[in-house]
Order: sequence, then C-alpha cells, then structure tokens
Amino acid sequence: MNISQAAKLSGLSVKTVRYYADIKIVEPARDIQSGYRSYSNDDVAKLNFIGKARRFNFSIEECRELLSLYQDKNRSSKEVKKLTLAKIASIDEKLKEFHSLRDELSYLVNCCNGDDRPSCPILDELSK
Amino acid sequence: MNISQAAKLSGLSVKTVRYYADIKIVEPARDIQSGYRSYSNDDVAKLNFIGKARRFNFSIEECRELLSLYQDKNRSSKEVKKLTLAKIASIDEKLKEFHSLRDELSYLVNCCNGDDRPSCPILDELSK
DNA sequence: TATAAAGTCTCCTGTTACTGGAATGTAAAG
DNA sequence: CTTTACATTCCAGTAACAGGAGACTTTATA
Repeated sequence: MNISQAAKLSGLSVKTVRYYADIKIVEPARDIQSGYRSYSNDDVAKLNFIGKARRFNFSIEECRELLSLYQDKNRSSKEVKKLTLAKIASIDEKLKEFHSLRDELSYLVNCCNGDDRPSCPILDELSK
Repeated sequence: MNISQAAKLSGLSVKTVRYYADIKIVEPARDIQSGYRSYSNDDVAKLNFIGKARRFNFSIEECRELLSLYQDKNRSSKEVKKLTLAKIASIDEKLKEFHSLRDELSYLVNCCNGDDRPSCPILDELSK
C-alpha cells in the first residue's frame, strides 16, 4: 500500500511516516516504477507499535530499542521491563517537578487580588 | 560588570545570558574599547527575574510579557494573574497526561514477569 | 615586559520529533 | 487529455539553549 494508506491505518500523519522512513526506523520497499514508498502489513504493524510507544512517552531511540526487542523472539522480558521501569522513573520525576510548580504558582495566584491595581505578589516573588 | 559576573549573580550560564542578549530580552551596554557586554545591576535583576520565571515553567515569550508587566508601574495585577492561571492550567494538563501514562505503564510493568523468558505483556500491549 | 592563561567575541552546528512549504514528478478520475 | 490528487526530495523553522572553532582582549605570572 502507499504512504497515505499506511498513515491512515497507523493513525500517524504522512509527514511522520515519511520521517520514520528517513530516520530508518520503518523502511518500506519502493515501487520501482514510481519511486513511491510501498508499505507492507508488517510495516504498518511497526508504525502502530511506534505510535503507541510514543504515546507512552518513549523517545524515538527507545522505540528503536523496544522494536528490536519486539522483533527478537528470544529476548527476555527482563530487558523490556527494565526500559519501562526507567521510563516510569523519569515520568515520576517530571510529575514531582510539575506538582511543586503547580503548588507554588497556585499559592501565588491565591495571594494576588487580580484587580486593576498594580500591586502584584506574583511579580514581587519573581523579582526577589 | 562583565558577562561572567552577571551570569554568576543571576545563577545562569554565560551561554544563556549571551543568548538572552541575542534574542533581545536583556540587552546590556557595550564596552567601547573591548566590545565586551557590560551588565548593570538592573540587567542582573532582569536576568534573575527571567531565571525564576523560567523555573516556573514560563516560556521565553511569557517571560517577555511578564517582564514588561513588571516594568510597567501602572499595570493591573489582573493581567499577571491571568497569565499565571493559564500557566497553571497547562501544567494541570501535563500532570493529567503524565499521571495516566504512569498508571498505564506501571500496570503493564506489574503484569510483566521480568525474567529470562520471552513472553512480555508490555510488548504485547504495544503491538496491539 | 614578554608570555601564558583566562575570559570574551561571533558564527556555526546540533539537539527532539516532527510540521509546513516549494518545486517537481506520478497516478487516478472524468 | 486534462484536471486533480497524491507522491517525491529538499530546505526552513520550532524552543531554548549547549558545544566548539577561531580570533581578539584582559589579566596574571615569570
């Protein structure tokens, strides 16, 4: 199938699918006549896989790893679990950061009258 | 003072301070002899302000807005509060996303034996 | 005072994961 | 046969810097 079919089936944009071909993560065959990319069902499965992994916040490089583990029928589940645990840990860090940011900002917002006068505790805090 | 002094006082890197000069958010005077950037205390205060706002996850463009509000003695606190509330809302969105990611991933991790056998529910999920 | 070391300058590249657009070629529909 | 839709490559832009090269200035040491 051609690229727009593959894109539709995988839920990705044509641009993205082409990009994945450029960076050699999903390399389709080529139609010799037209030069058009020609995607197999297997290619689409890989695109799907990557799409899901990206939604799980895995980076492209991590997707590459997961994909090669996925294709290696002898891999141990240990390796996959390790990658996933690391991802969870990094998400936890971000969560912590954003939580404390949120708390500080909402504290400041609560202190701020939000009226037409110039006095503003938010700016005061930022300038300290 | 020269750039490394300003960087030290504001807790930013020299590269960052120079970058802020390039994008015209904090533009120091120049020493005519050497061409070196010359920072005033006021410039350092702005750098500090921006550093803090960045740590609060405000983008450079938002910093620009906050800075001009900060310098406008007649601004209303309403405007600042509005910006800050929008920032909180966007942080909340990210928090929600990351929370659900975390939950899904840790669910998968708990399903995975993490042993030397190939069977892996994580990869199974990604390939669905 | 000569020289070396440290600091600064500008300019260019790379980062992440794409998106948008231009110029051009191919395929499908009427 | 022409229009339209889709495809291709290549280049630029995004956010917010970091790293590094090559050249110049200032400061410290011998």
